[in-house]
Amino acid sequence: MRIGELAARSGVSVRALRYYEEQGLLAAYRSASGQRRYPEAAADRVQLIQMLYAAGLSSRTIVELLPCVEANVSTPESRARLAAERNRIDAQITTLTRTRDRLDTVIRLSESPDSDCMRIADQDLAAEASHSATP
Amino acid sequence: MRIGELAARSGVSVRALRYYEEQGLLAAYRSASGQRRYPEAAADRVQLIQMLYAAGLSSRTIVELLPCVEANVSTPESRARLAAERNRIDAQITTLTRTRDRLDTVIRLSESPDSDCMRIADQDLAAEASHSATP
DNA sequence: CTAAAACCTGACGTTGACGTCAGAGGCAAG
DNA sequence: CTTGCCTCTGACGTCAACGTCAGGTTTTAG
Repeated sequence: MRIGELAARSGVSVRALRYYEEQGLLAAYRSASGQRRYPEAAADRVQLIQMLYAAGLSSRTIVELLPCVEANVSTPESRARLAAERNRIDAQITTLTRTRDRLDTVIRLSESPDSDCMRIADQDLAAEASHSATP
Repeated sequence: MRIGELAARSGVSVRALRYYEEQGLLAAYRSASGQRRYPEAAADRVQLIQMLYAAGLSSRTIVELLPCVEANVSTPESRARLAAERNRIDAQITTLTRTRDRLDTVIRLSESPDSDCMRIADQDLAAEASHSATP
């Protein structure tokens, strides 16, 4: 498959695919004229790369861990990296969950038609004002 | 409190605090000589800003939503923004959870001393090779 | 009083994952 | 054969959240 088709299938740009190759994340065969050709499995690999990018991993980290995730080969160092990234992601999930819950509370208060919202708002504003009054 | 103390308390850099002010996220009073002075509540506000940054919100989005989250005041548009960001964060949690589970599987396989890991690795490598054999 | 530490503004530098543009070649259709 | 789309390399542009440096003022410790 050529680069345009892979881009369309995996939902990333052509430029991004060339960048992945440059970073050593995605190899490609070349036709006689020098054009990139990808096997079908490349689409899955691109999805995996996107998944790891979305989790906040850098190209350098991904290139180190991709063999582990794709082929389950591991060294002691790669296992340490894997565990470290797993824990980082786990911590991120925790803080994201807290943030979501906080937004949920705000949404619930602002959507409820009773006066809880306003009373709380008034309290907060009063507290702000009292701080502001003593510069 | 001065900017250095606020930075130390909230764990961000002095530069970051000045940047927050520039972006309209964090106001400060000025002493007679022009130095920034912050109330105690500023530390909480910085924590909140960090929380929202960590959730992937931009300065522009945060400046729009901070009044809602801090004082529970809301307009129809701000409520829509809140809901949109909440859903974005929720989706992010979902994909992060999937990524973490995938890494967990890899870790479990690479840590187990039996041969499951190697057999799977061999299968994957064989599959790769068969793809590679037909360029 | 003086030296160190903290603060100010202003401006340029950094980083990562691409976007975008230029100029040149490749490929199937009519 | 040429037209139109795809692809190539190479290089510069972008954007956000700061880092860093320069040159000057303010506050604090001794």
